[in-house]
Amino acid sequence: MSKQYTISQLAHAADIPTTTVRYYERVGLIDPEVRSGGNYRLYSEESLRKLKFIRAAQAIGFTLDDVKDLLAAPSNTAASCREVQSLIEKRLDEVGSRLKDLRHVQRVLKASLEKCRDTELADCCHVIETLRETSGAG
Amino acid sequence: MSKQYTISQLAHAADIPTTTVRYYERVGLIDPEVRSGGNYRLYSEESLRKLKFIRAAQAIGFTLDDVKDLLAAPSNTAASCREVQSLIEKRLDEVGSRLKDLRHVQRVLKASLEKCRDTELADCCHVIETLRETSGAG
DNA sequence: CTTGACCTTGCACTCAGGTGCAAGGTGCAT
DNA sequence: ATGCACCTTGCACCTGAGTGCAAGGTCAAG
Repeated sequence: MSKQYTISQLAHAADIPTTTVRYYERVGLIDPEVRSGGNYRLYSEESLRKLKFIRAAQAIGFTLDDVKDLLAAPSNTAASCREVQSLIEKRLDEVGSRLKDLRHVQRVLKASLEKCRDTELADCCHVIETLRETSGAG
Repeated sequence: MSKQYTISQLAHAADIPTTTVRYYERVGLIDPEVRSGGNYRLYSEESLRKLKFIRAAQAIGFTLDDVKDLLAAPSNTAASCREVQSLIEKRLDEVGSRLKDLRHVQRVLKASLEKCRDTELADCCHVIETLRETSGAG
């Protein structure tokens, strides 16, 4: 018999607003184990683990849609394993190209700033020129 | 007398939908130089340069709100120069911490994938465990 | 048996950066 | 003078991840 949580207890334990827990239910991520006599949602430890997992997965950039797939994977079947792998690979690709983009952006910004500092104060704002010329990745 | 553009000519030249040009006007980024007899928006070369600048600035991650400030900077005053500098510095900071976050995320994802590959197929999906344990930056 | 904290539902709103649509006006070629 | 492409306005809608609010129900304490 593991502990039962009301929504606010669960939310508190996961450090998340109760409204967000209901939102996650609305989009199909979690469901309460049962309802109480007075129609209150009641959750188990499992729900708490799920909630923490959701936040962890979000933290590394998965969308709630991805998370849904990750949670739906029925664990220990080869098929679901491949699915999980491919989600991770996809995310890894995204991260890789985002890193590439951001490094480019960083170079451009640094160059603009240099230009801005090197120049006479009064004329420094052709940084805007620099930006205009160095258009590129997002 | 530089060239006049209708909205679709301008949009085409900047490789942007006309609807977006109107949207930019709505949020206060650009205005047509004049209106024609039939109330058509008419733009100059200057508008085209502005539009290209907007896209370039967006490409390096400035919000349209930032862009508004960048465009509003009346060029060649020390004050506006400082403002531009500080926007660039702010953006550079953001990019820096985003890079840091993403590098962390990349490590976590790679670790998950390794774990996933090392393990028996049938059991591989405790990747989910890995994620759960390695919670961190977003 | 009332007060207050908590819960329920449903619906609308937020942000950013747009997109889509309808009803009507313009400009030019045929 | 008619067709067609283009233009005008205003308004509503989209994504993603929630937040806010109102009207009402529940539960435990005093």
